[in-house]
Formats: sequence, C-alpha cells, structure tokens
Amino acid sequence: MQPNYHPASIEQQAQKHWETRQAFRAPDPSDDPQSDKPKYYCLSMFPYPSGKLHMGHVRNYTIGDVLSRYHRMKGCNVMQPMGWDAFGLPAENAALANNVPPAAWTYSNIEYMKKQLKSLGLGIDWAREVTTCKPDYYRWEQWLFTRLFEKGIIYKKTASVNWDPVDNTVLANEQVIDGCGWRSGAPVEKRDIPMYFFRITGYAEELLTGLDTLDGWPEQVKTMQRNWIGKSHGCEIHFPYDMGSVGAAGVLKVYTTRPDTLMGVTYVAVAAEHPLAVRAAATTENPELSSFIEACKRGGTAEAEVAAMEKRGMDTGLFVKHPLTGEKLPVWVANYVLMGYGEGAVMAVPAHDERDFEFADKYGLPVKHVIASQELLSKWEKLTFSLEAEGIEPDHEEIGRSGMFIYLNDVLADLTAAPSDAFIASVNEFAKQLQLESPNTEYGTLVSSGKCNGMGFQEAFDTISADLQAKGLGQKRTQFRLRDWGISRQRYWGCPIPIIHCPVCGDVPVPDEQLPVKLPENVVPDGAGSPLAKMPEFYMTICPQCGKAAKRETDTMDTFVESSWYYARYASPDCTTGMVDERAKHWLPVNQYIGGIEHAILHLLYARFFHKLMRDEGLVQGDEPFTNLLTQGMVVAPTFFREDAHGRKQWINPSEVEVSTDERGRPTGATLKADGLPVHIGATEKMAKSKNNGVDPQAIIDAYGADTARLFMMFASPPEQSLEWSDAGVEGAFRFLKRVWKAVHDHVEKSPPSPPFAKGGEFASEDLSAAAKALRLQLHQTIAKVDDDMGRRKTFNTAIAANMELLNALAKFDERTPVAHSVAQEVLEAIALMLNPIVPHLCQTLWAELRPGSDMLDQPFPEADPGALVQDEIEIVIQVNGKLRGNLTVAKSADKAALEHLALAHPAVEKQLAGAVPKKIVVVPGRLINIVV
RNA sequence: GCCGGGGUGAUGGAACUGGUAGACGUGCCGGACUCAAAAUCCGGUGCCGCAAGGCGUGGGGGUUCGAGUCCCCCCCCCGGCACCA
Repeated sequence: MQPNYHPASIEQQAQKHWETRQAFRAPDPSDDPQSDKPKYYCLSMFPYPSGKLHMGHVRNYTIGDVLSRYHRMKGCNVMQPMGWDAFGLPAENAALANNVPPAAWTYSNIEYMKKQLKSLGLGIDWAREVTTCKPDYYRWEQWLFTRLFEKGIIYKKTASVNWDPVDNTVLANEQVIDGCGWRSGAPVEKRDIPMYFFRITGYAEELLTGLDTLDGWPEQVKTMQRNWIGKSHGCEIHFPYDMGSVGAAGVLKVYTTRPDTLMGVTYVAVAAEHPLAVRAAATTENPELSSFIEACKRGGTAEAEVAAMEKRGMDTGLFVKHPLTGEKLPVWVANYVLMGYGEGAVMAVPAHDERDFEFADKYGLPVKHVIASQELLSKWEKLTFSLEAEGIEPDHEEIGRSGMFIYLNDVLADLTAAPSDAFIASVNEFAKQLQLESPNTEYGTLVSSGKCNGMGFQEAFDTISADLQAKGLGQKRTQFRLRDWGISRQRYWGCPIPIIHCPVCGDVPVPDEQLPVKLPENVVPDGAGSPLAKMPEFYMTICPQCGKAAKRETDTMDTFVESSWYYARYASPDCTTGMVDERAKHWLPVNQYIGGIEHAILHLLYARFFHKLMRDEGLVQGDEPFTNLLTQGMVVAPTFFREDAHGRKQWINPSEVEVSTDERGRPTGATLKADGLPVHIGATEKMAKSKNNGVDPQAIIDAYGADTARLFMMFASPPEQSLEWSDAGVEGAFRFLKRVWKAVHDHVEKSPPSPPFAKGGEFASEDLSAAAKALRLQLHQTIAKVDDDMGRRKTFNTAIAANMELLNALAKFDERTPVAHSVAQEVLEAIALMLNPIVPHLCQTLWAELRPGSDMLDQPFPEADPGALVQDEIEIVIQVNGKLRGNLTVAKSADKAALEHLALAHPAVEKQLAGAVPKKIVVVPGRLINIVV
C-alpha cells in the first residue's frame, strides 16, 4: 500500500470504477422486477447554470450525496438525479454584456459545471439529467398550461409591473435600485398590463392543511408558509357613500379581522387607484390631490419597498357613512394602501392599530378608544367611584355615544365646585392611560361601543357581524393573504406561453399537435422591450380554430414554473408521450429534498401547488411532493476592502490577503499579499460577487481533492446553519484524511489483514484486555451515534467528530497481540464504512486494502454490537446546590439509597455541607445527585 | 415595516429529552524529531485567582433542586416579502 495519501490519483480511480460498474444508475421497477429494496429518492435543488459551481452548490450536493450513499448502505434503491434550471434573467444580462445569445451562454455553462460536479464524486444518475430550456422539457409545461387554461385554473387579468420609461421595458424587482431603473437610472413607474395567472388561491385551503401532514419538514418552514397563505377570519364591511360629498350612491368595501373595533373607526383610507380616489381627483378642483395620487403611482411594486416607505396621505374631501351609526367618516388616500391587496381600502382604527395610529398622529385625525385593557378598566372603575363621590352619576349611554375621553372632558367642563384631590388624581390617571403613546392592539373588553360594551372579542365579532348582515352592510368572511400567481414575463429567455390571440376567437390555447412552441435560440436581447414581440417570424401565425391570421403570445413564463415540476420529470426524463409516465408513481414522493432556506416560501409552495395540479390531471399520486425537507444554511466568508479616493470600497478577495494575529491568535490586521500594505477587515457575509469574498471550490478540489472539500463542508457546521469558510479548516480536514490513510497503511503493513474481531470467530470476549474491551465499547457507541447522526439527526459534523475521537482512541491503543490486531481491524473497517458517505473516494480505496477482493459499493452500513455495549460501572455527578462538586464511579445497578449514601460520604460534599443537614436530595438515575442545603 | 431564524472560549462548533458548558477541529503555548525549517507526533489551553475558590452561553428579569436549553422584555446579525434564483 502507498505510504502517503494522494487524493488526485485515488479519486480518479474511484470515479472510473463507479463509472465502470454503473454504480449510481437508479433502476426503474421494470429494470429490476425482483428487487425488494425500498426506493429512496434523494433530491437536491438543481442549480441555475450561472457559469461555475459556487460553495453553496458544493455544500448542497455534498449533503445530498452523503444521504444518498448512507441510504444505499442501509439497503435502499437510491435515485439521485441532477439537472439545470436553465431559463432566467442572468442569461439575458450576460447577453447584454457580452453580445452572446442566452442559449449559447447557458449551454456552455452547463457543460463546464457538469464537469465540476463530476469531479466532486457525486453518486448521480446522469441518465436522468433534465435541462429546462430544452424543448423536450418545456413542451410538457406548455401542454399542462393549455390543460389548465381550459379548466379555468389559468386566467388573464391586469396587474402592476415596474416600468422603465426610458428603456421602455418591464423591470424585475432586483433591477430597480433606489426606485430607479438599473441601466437607465430613470425613476420607475407602476404600469398595469394584462397577465396570465395561476389560480393558486383555489388551492389555498389544501396548501394550508397539507402542511399538517408534513412531519418531515422543519417547523420554521411550515410556519412561514402558513403565515404566507395567511388564512384569517374577519368581516367584510360596507361603508355607504355620503351622497352630499360623493354625489353618487354606492358602498366602500373593506375587509377587517377586527370588526370588534368598528365603533373606533375615525376615517377610511383608500389606494391611489381606488374608484373613490379617482372620483375625488376628477370631480374636485384640487390639483394637490391629483398630483398626490400621481406620486403614489411612482416607485416600484416590491412589498418590502412599499412597507418601508414613509406613510403619507391626503384628505379626498369625500365622506362615507359608518354602517352602524351613520356618522360621516372622511375618506383619505394613503400610499400604504395597495389596490392589489384585498379591497384596496381599509377602515382605520387609530386607537387599536399601529399603522393607523401612526397615520392619525401625523395628520391629526381623531383617536377613539373602544377596546379597554384590564389596566384601563380598573382605572375606569376607580374614576366612576370618584365621580360618584363628587355627586356625579356617570351617564353610560352618553359614554357609549361619544367615547370615554370626550365624555370625561365634558364632565370636567361642567364641574361647578372645586373637585377633590383624589378625584383629580383618578382623572389624571385615567386620562394618562387613555393617551398612551402606542395603540392597544390586543384583544380586550369593548367600551364606548353602545350595546357591545363589556363584550369580549368573539361576542363582539358575532354581534357586530350579525348587525351588519341585518342591515345588508356586511358579513363574516374568511380570507387568505395568498394572491394568485402571475406568471407572464415580458422577457425572452423563458418558456413561451402557448396561447394564440385571434381577433375572432379570442385567446386560444395552442393545440397539442402544435406543441412545443419553440423559443428561437439565436437571439441576442438588447435590453429594450421583449425581443419576441419584435419578431414577426415568431409571433405571426394562424388561429387553430378559425384559420384566420392571428398573433402568438410573446410573453414567457416565470422560471418558477419550470422548477415546480422538475422533480417529477426526473422519474421519466425520456418520456416523449407525456409530462411523466408510470415511473413517476414509483419514485414519487421525493424522500428527501435538500436546498437553501431562501426557497422556504415561494419555490416550495409553487412546487406543492404543481404537485396537486398534476395529481388532479392523474399524472402523479399522493398529495405532497416532498416527504422530508432539509434547508441548508448559506456559505459565508470574511470580506476585505480598501477605499479609493472617492471613498468607494474596493473589495479584495480573501485569497489575496494575509491576516496577522496577536500571540493568542486574535486577528490584529490584514495586508494585501501583493504589496504588503494594510487593508480593512469587513463583516463576514454570504459569498457574493459584489463583495468579492467568494472562494472558488475548484481551487480547493485541485489543491486537496474532492474528499477534503466534502469533509470540510460537512464538518464545519451542521447543514441547517450557515457555514463559515476557513482555509485553516480545510487544512485540518486534509490532515485528518492523511491520518486515516496512515492508520490503515500502518495496520495492513504490520501484518496481513485478518478478519475483524466481531466477524472472525477466532477470538472471544474473554481474550480481550481491559483496554481492548474499552476500545470496542467506544467503537460500538460510535457506530450507534453515527448511524443516528446520519439517519435521524442529519448532523454530519458530529458524526465526523465521533470518528475523529475513535481514531484518536485507536492511536492510543498500542497492544501488539493477534487479538488486538483483529480489534484494530474491526475499528478501521468501521471507520472506513462510517466515513464512506462523506469521503467516498478515500474509503473506496481503503476498503480494498482492508478487505482485498471486496468492493465498498456492496457494503452495508455497520451495526452496533449489543454485546460490546454492556457496561457494569458508570460515572455519576455530584452537585451541591446545583454546582458540580465531584463525581463517583458506581455499579450500574446501584439504587437510590446507595447513591445518596455514597454521595453524602464524598469528601467534597462533606466539606461543602460542613455539618449542615441536607434539605433535599435529587437523584437522577444514571446521571447525577444534587444535594440541596 | 411584516413573517421566520440566529447570537456559546482567540476561532468553526459540541452539549439531541431541563441534568458535568466548551466534545471534535482550527489557532496559540510547550515538548519530541531535525544542522535548521516544513511535515509529523506528544502534552497544555474559557476568564479571574498563588491557592481555596469565584465568574462564565448577546443584555435584563423570571420559573426550577438545577437553565445554553423553558417564559417575559430589550439589543444586534441573517433569510424571505410574490419579476434574482
């Protein structure tokens, strides 16, 4: 055996061996009808082919490969596929920058990245590769689109987009920087255009309740999806127009989850595009109002941007009437109310809503308290008592009408005699409570609300909605926050929407036999408008229904559509007769899905939605596509920069920087390797081009091999946490692999391989020394732990640490007897098997040395030997008042009384007690004794 | 702004179910080997203290015999917010 570890040659050999054996081809049921192995479909989110692999990819695919290889060793028939999420904006950006067609750029990126993925030694079935920009993939997306269009699940309506008035083009949210177009710099406007929508809201209820069945998903992801779907129980309320000011009959509709605060409404706010706002601008001679409404239409459509905006508004001069009291309420236009959300109008209750409060405070609108906290109620009681003491009988009816605060003012104004100090104190206390600087948004008891006074939330909800319903001015309603999914994109590099616009027949779906509608691949976009809309050879066609001249749709689909069903296509990638075939029913659902937490809501929700659409088409079985989900954290690295003469930061790659440290290893500064002059140390951030802190995985693979890259990635942190890149950590991983290599080398060179202790039958337990027994105990504890870490917990860092400890223990075990050699054989074989999912090239090679003639590919995962795990003595901890004071080694069978006795006799305990009598003794069996004095 | 997550030695992290805080790795210190260096191997390493001991998991409070872990408030960092993928 080679004395030194040379990753380059062993990795190449191992990969060649896997290739020759076709080791990772996932057999379909028809290939291997006799197989009784359970299937394990392990899916990693496919990459966008951006050019080269980044560390996030390496991490994602290594996690997937570890789980795949582990399950293979546990006896599963594993499918691990890979493909390309190949449509998207970056290809168009690259086209603008380099004048290359997006297709050519994308295909060459795929070619390079595929080579990189192969060098990582992933156990992928490449025969299942899918590429979403190829017609054999997207034709089925178009096919499903036409089905859904006919079923009415896809429909057309107008929606707002970011419009660049200089480039005459629609901008993505990320192309809007500080409210301006990224290339033109012109202020962005909202523009309404017609778009196709998926009626995902029709599945809102099922998408919500389905989450309860996903036990294998992280709770945080399910919570995010629940909040996103946002089911709420509330009330639709109609505010009749005030004829005098509006000049027309009608009602203003709002939806609220707090109908209990209805008596606290002091104004209503509408979106700039709302009919009432439009009417006010048209009918009043108020140029300020018109210009305010215009100003509201400027800016982008991103919700984060809108929410962060300063809240501004303007009185329209119009009024609506309160549905229960008939009181006139002013109608305001507000920039924080959006036409696309709900009714485009809200009822404002400043006393009990943060946003309304802020707005009312800013514009001096009245605040009317109708929900009392316990604190307020007790103060009110005190005040009533004081009123009575002053000889004033509180008029509760009047309080109900005008509200506590106004009533209180009236009472004070009417006072004839000088009030007592106690009275003034309770008035002040009450008034202070009422005028809190923040609104009370909690549920509470209704006050100043007429017949609802004293009611709690639910009773008031029921009463008020019944009253509204009786008047025909509203009713209870359940609503979702989730909106329908707009999928039209005015872009070139996407899947064409298969619709033909006929002047006679209207929107006609492209018939099956004319699919796919192929995207021309030789186009270079110029950044001004949609290229397809300028290509008559693409859009000129005839209507499939009437045969007259018609125009093809030139919009393409949101790229989220492709990634919503690729997991199903992997099961039957070569199917030419449908989206998927019978094999999808065998492979789905995905047993384990792995990808970034950034996809927690949109991608995962859309994929779940698509699965239900495909199910309803009879294409797949089951209700959910992904049984288990693992969301990996991002890869971060330190940043370094210098400032140029204009104060702009010039980011420097970590590989070009030397960090100096003090005598304790703390960083003291950094210098550029090239000139030795200092650079600034910035924050540790997600690896990104913009901060130039990316580390190229290829450089690591070239220098240390794929196994070191994989080991470091799995060791540095658990998969769900962010991973900090560290050159020293990579060195450490490499060093460990060298130690493993050397341990096996020394072992097999010492004497020829022998059967491992447990398997050989040559030796029995009685032959083992105490040290050998202890080593076997640790070995089998390690096997049990690693099995649990890889299977249940998916914490590969602790699995690796346990193997490191085991190797350290083996290094200290220096017995030279034949039985000791067979124990060492057992330990080394187990280490190779346990590490195989993580560093497969190394373990493949080591196994061949440990067991000549046998192939690692055929080995099962090791199992812990119960016989080796038996312990007769255990260590327990002694605490006094919860503080560690000593420990004891006791027989495992020791009972509670014996433990107490032993603990009290312990010298450290005697010292702490100093003669005092313990108040209480807590004994946790097998763990500790706590003596309380 | 709203929703979700995180914060533990010099450092990446461990502590899984409320039960010995800091496993394992890196760094640093010391030693062996070497003419020397690298590599490798061995030992030490939370902070304060001579020691006994005390303190210590972002900050403040609480529950408990016992809190990194549970509850309340606050600070900071990260992910998502519907046209980045």
